[in-house]
Amino acid sequence: MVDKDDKLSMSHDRSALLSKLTKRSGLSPSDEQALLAGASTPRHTARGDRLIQEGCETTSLIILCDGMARAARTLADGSQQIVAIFVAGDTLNAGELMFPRSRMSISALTPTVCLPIPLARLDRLVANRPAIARALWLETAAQAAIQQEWMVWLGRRNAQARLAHFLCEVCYRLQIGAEDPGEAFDLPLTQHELADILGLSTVHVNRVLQFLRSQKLIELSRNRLTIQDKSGLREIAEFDAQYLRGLRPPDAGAC
Amino acid sequence: MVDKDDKLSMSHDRSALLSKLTKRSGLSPSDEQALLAGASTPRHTARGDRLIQEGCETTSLIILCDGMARAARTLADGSQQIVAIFVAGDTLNAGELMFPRSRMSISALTPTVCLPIPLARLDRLVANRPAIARALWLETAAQAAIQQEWMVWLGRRNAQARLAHFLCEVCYRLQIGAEDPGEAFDLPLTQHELADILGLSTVHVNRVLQFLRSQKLIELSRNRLTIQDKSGLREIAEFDAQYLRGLRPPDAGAC
DNA sequence: CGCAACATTGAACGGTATCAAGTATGGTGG
DNA sequence: CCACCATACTTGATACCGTTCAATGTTGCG
Repeated sequence: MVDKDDKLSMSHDRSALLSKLTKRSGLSPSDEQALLAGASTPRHTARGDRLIQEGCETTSLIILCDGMARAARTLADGSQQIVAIFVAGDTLNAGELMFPRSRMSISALTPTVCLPIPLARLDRLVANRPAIARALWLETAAQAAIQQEWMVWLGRRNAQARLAHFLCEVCYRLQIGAEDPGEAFDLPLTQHELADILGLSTVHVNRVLQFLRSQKLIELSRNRLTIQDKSGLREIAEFDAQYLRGLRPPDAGAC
Repeated sequence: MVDKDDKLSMSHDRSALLSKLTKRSGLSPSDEQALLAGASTPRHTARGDRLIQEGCETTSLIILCDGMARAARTLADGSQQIVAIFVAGDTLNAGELMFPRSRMSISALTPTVCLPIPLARLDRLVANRPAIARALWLETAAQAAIQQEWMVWLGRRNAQARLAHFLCEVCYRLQIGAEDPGEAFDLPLTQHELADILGLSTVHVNRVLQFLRSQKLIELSRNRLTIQDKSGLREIAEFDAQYLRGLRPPDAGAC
């Protein structure tokens, strides 16, 4: 029962699964091992698969080891608002752990690899290892910081600024973990999904995209985004990456 | 220097300051005492006073023991978006603690009593007392849950639904801590501030308020809000209080 | 090939912003 | 106690940003 017929040939080597999360939150190798030891079998999904279902009971912490995902809330009239985008290394539901059932649906935007850690084991880890508790708190806080930024542009900025800001943010977050600092990357979102993120109609997203293209700020086709003029894009977005970096290390003498 | 001319006559009795927070997060008396012991002198402010300044270094956790406060982000054009409302018992910056400097300004909506806990001492508490770490994480998660709800109505609902939902939320949160379950309470917000919360113009807030009044759903004058038809209001708000209650208790066997 | 999802375009409508008054309301100093 | 002022609230007219509806083009895939 070590590695049966998993999709990733190296999937029986679980040691690399948490590298991105570990790096970001400054977990020690020992804590990383403990997390891995508590985890269940990694799960591989295709694009579109449900990772977490709205209203379902929360049974595990789920770490997104590879791929991208989106969290959405659905309204009575059928429209939906995407409230978060996750990239490799993010936890999908650190904040949700505090609630008995999930308040949003999370689905895969690409093929993904997820690592679930059952609550019972996680609770023990959290109680015994302050660094893990802190890492989960940090994930929740990072999530909240991003959400605040989204609230600002949802409430106060026009369609161009919203789209530009979102593109800047995703670009930045994807480049944190990646080695390749190129200006082109995969953006596995349809215009319809972009609309659900930005609180706009699909039609208007299309027009705004064309405006950004006409200004030679971006290129986007076939889910491949190239940022041609990063500073120009950041200007109309009023993008300031402060909220994505600069997390405070724990006080040295505390432990 | 025990209680000089403090506004609250019982201010030298610090033991009650944390009661609301404690109750919500299920802290033990021992943890509560430890928190109190780590705290500095309580601070009393008037309406309008800055509690936290955007861009300032984060030096303390600040607990709002009494009163209400708002957190706002200001944009280049001078407009602002209020991203959070705090009521008695909330922590103002649990999530911000992870960042070296604050990303938002928080100011008092009423006279308030705040209890600051310097970071150095807090770090020690967090490292040694899992329940306190957990409580701060929970506060961050609760904040994030509320923000997600705000994102949904900012992105996808019209002005009436936004206002209605916000009123439902505030009403609910204020009644959690209060004994008096009446339908009338103080809402220390000007229409301008409401507009900054809802992402609307002041003028439009006024019109929507009048619409809600004309439907006999609410009464609002002189910062005093009465909800005349709670179920009617909740209906147009699509309000579901799930996200405000039902926080998961820590696993019993974990400690 | 043919279907389904996605992208693009145009025209008309509507919700909300903006501008510009005017009207309470409350606080202050004389 | 009143005159005055600042702030908050109210109201109407007009403009614009984004939505909606409808149609057409494009891409990918079984």
